[in-house]
Amino acid sequence: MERETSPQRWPMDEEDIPADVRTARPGRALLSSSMVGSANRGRVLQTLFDLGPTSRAELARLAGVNRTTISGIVQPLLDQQVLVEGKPIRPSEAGGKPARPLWFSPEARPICGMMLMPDAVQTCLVTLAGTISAEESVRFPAENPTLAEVTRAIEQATKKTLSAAHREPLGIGVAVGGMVDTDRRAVIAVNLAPVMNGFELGDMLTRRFGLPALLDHHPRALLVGDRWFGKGRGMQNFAAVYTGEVLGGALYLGGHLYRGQSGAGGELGHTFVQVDGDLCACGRRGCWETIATVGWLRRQARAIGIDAPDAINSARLVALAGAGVPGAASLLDLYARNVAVGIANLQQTVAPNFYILHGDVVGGGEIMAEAIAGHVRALVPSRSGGEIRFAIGETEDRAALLGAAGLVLSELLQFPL
Amino acid sequence: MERETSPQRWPMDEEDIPADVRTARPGRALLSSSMVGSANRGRVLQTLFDLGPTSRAELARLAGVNRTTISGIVQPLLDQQVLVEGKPIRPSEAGGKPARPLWFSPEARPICGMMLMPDAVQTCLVTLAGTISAEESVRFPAENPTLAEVTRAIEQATKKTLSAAHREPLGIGVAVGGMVDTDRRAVIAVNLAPVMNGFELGDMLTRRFGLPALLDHHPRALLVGDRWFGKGRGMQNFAAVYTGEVLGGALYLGGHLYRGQSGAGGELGHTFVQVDGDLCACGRRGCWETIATVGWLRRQARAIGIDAPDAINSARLVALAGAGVPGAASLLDLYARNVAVGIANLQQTVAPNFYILHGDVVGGGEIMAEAIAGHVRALVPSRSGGEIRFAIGETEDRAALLGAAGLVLSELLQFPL
DNA sequence: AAATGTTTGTGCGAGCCTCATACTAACAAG
DNA sequence: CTTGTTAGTATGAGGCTCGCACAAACATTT
Repeated sequence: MERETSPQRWPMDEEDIPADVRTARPGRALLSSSMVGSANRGRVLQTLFDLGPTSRAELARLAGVNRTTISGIVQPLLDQQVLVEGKPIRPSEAGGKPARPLWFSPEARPICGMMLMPDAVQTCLVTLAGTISAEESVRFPAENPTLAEVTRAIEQATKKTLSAAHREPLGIGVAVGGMVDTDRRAVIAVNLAPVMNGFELGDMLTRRFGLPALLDHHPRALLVGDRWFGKGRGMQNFAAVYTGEVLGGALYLGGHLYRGQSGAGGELGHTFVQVDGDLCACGRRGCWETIATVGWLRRQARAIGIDAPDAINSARLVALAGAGVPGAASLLDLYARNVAVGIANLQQTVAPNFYILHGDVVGGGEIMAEAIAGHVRALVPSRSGGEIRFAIGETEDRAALLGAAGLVLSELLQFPL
Repeated sequence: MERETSPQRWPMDEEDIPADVRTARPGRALLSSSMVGSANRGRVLQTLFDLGPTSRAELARLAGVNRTTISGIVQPLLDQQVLVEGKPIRPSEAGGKPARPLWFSPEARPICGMMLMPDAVQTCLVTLAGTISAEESVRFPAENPTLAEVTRAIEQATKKTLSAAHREPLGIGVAVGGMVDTDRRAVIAVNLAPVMNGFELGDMLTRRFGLPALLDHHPRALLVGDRWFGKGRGMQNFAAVYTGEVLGGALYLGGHLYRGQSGAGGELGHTFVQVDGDLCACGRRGCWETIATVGWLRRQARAIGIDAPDAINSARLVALAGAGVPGAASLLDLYARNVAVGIANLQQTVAPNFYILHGDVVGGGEIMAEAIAGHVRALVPSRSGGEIRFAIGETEDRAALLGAAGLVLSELLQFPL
């Protein structure tokens, strides 16, 4: 039963986005009816992401609106093959017409996710349901590649991935292993690859492939990946914390990805936890990064005489501790506490109450996570109604690619009001 | 020329608020046309706060909307005597009809601000233009007053202040010198006054005086005071930092006051800057509070033999340093750095880029502020487009009372979408 | 097999809001 | 006195959600 649909389109039609976003300077601009439409469309889709396949009636109940409103929002999306109706599901014992759950169509336009590392680029397609396909990976040629070589590698991977898409992707999201200017959509600095400093990758991709492109730094990408496709699904407040050779994080506060001006903030690795402490790679002393990265772990492992200290990480440390290797258990505990210190500070500052751990500690599994959680709870004064929860993120490259795609999704769903 | 106005009321009609706020669970609930009205009304008023007296045409230009829209929003507010038209202002050389600036009417309903300290309560009326009147202050009787005595003191001060109001106040905002549960509108804990722990002050005030009442902890009140009546006017991102006997802070991020669950967050004093450092009053070690409060300053002053070390504070320290007292200048510098450490961490974490200093350091004036600013800039890696600015807040009790009133205003203007 | 109750999803008109257009009012400059 | 410019207002159109009524599709009971 085709219903006459109004000419509205959902915000994922790329020509809509820039105009809407621009006119909707938050705090200044006023709202209009058409913006209400876009915003509600975004919210319905967001609820769908959060809950999985859901009927119109259920969506209406949850949103506290009339069923006709949901129908009106959803019908154009069905026409555009963004959504599909699933098989009718049995009504409850009370009877009634079977509900038709709505979910994202496999025919919906995918998102191109990209991970840019100092020595390689990885691309893929991500469906709105969160499945990854058409993965490509191209390493940069030499030791110190030129920007032209880097550009060529990126173009090559992107072109191949995009050619696998059945419909035009909604956009390209890029997770960058370094500092990013999200406004200019440019790389500010990538350690070990200074050639990329100032690289306006966003503009390059838009010019070359005619798609909207968004850049953000790696931890923020992990967070949005968690938010749409992972453990952060449906959450309104949480933080993602990445540990490894470096340390970073991102915040989702009040239902919005938090970005400071041009994407500042989240430089958790370089917050002070030990004034005048050890020298950090950044030149300052006592950064959290000096005590909660695998670099610290290696140094400690060597100091207490653990085998192959250069190959230590959370996974091995947990195994060694489990095997009763002398010193391993206490090192594990100390490492967990060091990680916990920074998380405790974050909790005291913005109190997200939920933390998704990424990077090295993921290898340590539940044991590592529980160790960290225990220390955080001990380090934060208890407060009524403020339970602190922890979760372990996806495996590393999957998390980054989903996250990169999530950047585009965040932009599309978080219609700024 | 009276225009027929629709029966809409601005959000400050108290019976509107609870319903609107409740239905507008962010991230879940959808928007409706009537909510657009409320939201836009709030935004226009917010813009008016930010810019001072402004004509309809100017408001329309800034908001990027039609002039008729502003007229439609503003007319009922004029009818209700929330706003008044000022004297026509001369047009520019180009000519044209003179603009009639709009501003808050002195006849508009005031806000009752309250500051609750361990040993006293202070109340006042605040107009929307930010002037304070009808100040009352009642100290609690004995050393360890009973809750009944505290309640009586609060009622007495409030009653007297409220009786001075020409129109029914919009609500009562309370700044509490302790931990607060903003959801339950209750005091969680006030140092030195354990009798207040668990005190459901918000309900008490609403029951007793029939007005909406909001509680928040002191630093957050300072922040909203700055936002609406002080140096934070018009800002979209900034932080308020209070130093003194204790240390606290609050964040305004993306045009919204940030609160964690039930008002958590902002416990900056108990973030770690020195793992395993000095013992803090909270029982942990190395809290920021151990190195950036006047307690630390007193200990250091005594250690280097400054006169009357127990009476030291930023004001005296600046004076001493100016007078060339040995050790004073370096102590000033060290104190400034200690304060700067925590601010640097905040900057690295959420990057508000603008800090308003409150409490003890205000006494140190520009010299103190510049010393802190210098250290922060040295401690934070520079980043393009990320200048860090500082300002000094209002004098202490004025800031707190304006802030308490600001809590009510924030709730009314920040219509949650 | 028929009747009853329940739930889903869809027209339809009403109400609220903003927008574009056209109009009047009030000023400056020539 | 005319022309140009800006402020504020009246009016009708278009978007959106809402409440109500209705058809469709099921379970349960009689």
